[in-house]
Amino acid sequence: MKMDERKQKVLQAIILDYIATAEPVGSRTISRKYNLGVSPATVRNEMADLEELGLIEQPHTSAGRIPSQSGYRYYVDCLMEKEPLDRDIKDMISKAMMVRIRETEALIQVSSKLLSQLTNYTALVLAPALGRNALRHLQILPIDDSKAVVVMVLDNGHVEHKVIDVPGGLNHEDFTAISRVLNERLYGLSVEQWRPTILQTIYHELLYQKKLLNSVIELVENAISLEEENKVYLGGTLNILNQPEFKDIEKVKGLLELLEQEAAIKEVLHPAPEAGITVKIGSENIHQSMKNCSLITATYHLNGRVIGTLGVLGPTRMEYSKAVSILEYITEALSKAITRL
Amino acid sequence: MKMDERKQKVLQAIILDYIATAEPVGSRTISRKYNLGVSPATVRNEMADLEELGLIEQPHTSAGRIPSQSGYRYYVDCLMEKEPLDRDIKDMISKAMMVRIRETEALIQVSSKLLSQLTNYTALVLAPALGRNALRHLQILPIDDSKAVVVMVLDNGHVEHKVIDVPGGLNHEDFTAISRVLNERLYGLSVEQWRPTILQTIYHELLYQKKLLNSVIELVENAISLEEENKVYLGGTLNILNQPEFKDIEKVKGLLELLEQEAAIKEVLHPAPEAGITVKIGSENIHQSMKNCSLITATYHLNGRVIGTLGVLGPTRMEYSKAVSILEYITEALSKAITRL
DNA sequence: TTTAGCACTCGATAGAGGGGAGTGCTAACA
DNA sequence: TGTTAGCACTCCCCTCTATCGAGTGCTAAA
Repeated sequence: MKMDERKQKVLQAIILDYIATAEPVGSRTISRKYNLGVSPATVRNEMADLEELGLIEQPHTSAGRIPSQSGYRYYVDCLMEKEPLDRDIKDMISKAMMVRIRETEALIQVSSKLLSQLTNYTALVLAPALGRNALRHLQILPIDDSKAVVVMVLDNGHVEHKVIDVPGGLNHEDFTAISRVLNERLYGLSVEQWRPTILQTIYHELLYQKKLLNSVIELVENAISLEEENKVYLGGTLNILNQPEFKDIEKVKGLLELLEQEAAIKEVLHPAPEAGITVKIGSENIHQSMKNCSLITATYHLNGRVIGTLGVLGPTRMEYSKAVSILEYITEALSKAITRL
Repeated sequence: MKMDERKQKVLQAIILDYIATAEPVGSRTISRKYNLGVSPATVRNEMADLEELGLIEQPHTSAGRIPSQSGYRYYVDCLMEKEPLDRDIKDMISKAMMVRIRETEALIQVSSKLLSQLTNYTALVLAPALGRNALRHLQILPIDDSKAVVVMVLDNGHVEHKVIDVPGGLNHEDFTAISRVLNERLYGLSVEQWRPTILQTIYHELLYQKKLLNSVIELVENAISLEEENKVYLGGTLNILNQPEFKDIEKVKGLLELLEQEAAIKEVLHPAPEAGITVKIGSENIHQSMKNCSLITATYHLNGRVIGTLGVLGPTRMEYSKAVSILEYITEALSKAITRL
């Protein structure tokens, strides 16, 4: 059996109606609301075929049809038309990104918020892995006899600080010396590149002053462990509570718990392919508690390289078209904004 | 009518049983499970009295009794006995606090996590207002022509950084000069005390170099706005989903939304009185969505001054005794740990 | 004052019946 | 050959009813 044009239209009608109403769709509804120019009986025949193809299913004998997972897949791959965004939505996004923002982190947070507000779904954002950014400046500021704070400025404008323990007996000059050596040797290198370099040079330079060695080692180790991870930002976590399919608390609990686990979200967002938009529907997602959900992801870029992922998480009965349009536009705006930094 | 000892025992039995089971308690249950030495009929008479006193109520004619809000209030004020904590729970708390922690923030997070895990309720923690801590060190590090990062170290060990815009044309020496002046003038003062001082001295010192002035002003303003607020930490937000009274998603939604609003939580935790433990039951709480909840709060201290609040949020049918014990112990441990810093 | 006995109330649960939305099949029609 | 009208059928959903039982309040006896 082949998917002729009318079957496609019927499938599309079923999906659009089900997305809008969350109720099984009957043949009468389709023939009336979506003017296909054929009678309900004809639609019924088509529906029987679509069911045989596995694209739609019946909750029970005397109910209408709902899209199956394969049905959504077919829709996303073949039928979905891009929804043009309203002027004012585009403006809102551009404006929010133009805000005088000084750090990547703030841009990411804005994106996450926008994405969840505009889609009414949950937004997941994987921030850039800082480990790849080159060091622009590193400074060690002593706090007291046993502590110091390391401040690292990366070339993407990101700043991190971390308090570390240092052995006693170091004076101001020692810290200045260490800072100087570290700056000289590490400038322009990304954190990922530190480990090999560090061992060769720092040891040499500072060997004359043995007591500094341990603190330097600890500093670097700390800094590395700090910077290697990329953070996750969420927006609109509670939006799923508005979906009728999640009215049962047991279904929503697992999902909310999953969203609290940063590691799980990273896992979900991380293996984003090089290509732009990806849609994972229902059980295409790894996690059990996402089997009634769909996740749309997109990657954002800096200088042509993928540096992070944006995602929209909603029910499988999701407004794919709208979500994809918004996600695409925000992703693009974010990429541009980051490039501007 | 007076509360004789037997009425108290009956009330206590009703509350304890209802807390344990979440089901209305009948006279038969009380006379059998809690050995008062009287028959169900006698208990029924007492219950009629307790209902007249407004301490218990009937969901419907042929059901058992449940505690009213006043009933819980009476229990908390007069009947509740402190539950001694298990040795291993105490150990767990002490151990977690002993962990080699360098910042107040980390201690607060640990406390929040402990509190929610041990009680199975939601933990709310109001961190100390940093504005009151004296400055130990302030440094401005230039990033590029138009940006610099300000690093502030407070005397409680807390470190904050913030990226600021600076006018062009400043060189390294300028920054060093600004840092030096600021450090000299602001050392030992809390952020709260800055505003009056700043205007008098900084202006004088730096007036000779007009172009610096604007950047300094901005710096200070930024720093102040940054430090004045005290942050809120949550733990176990989803624990309420385990409570049978919140099986309905509509009831839980408002509460979760409330917990996402930092301002609301501050408001709830802030007006903590000087005294130690406070219990707010049901509609004693301001927020509509907390009318089925109770909130137990306690303050923690540094040098005898209140610096923050810990709170446990659960259903009105809460294990008050256990929650209070755990909260007290953690609060004390936190106060001690902060003092050690 | 306490207790046993008893009628009564009312939620919870299960089953019966009607209504209705939607289907699949058949036969007629273009 | 594809499309459509007609019709019987299925099965969810809602309501109504009956039954059950936990728990009560009242009364009278101990």
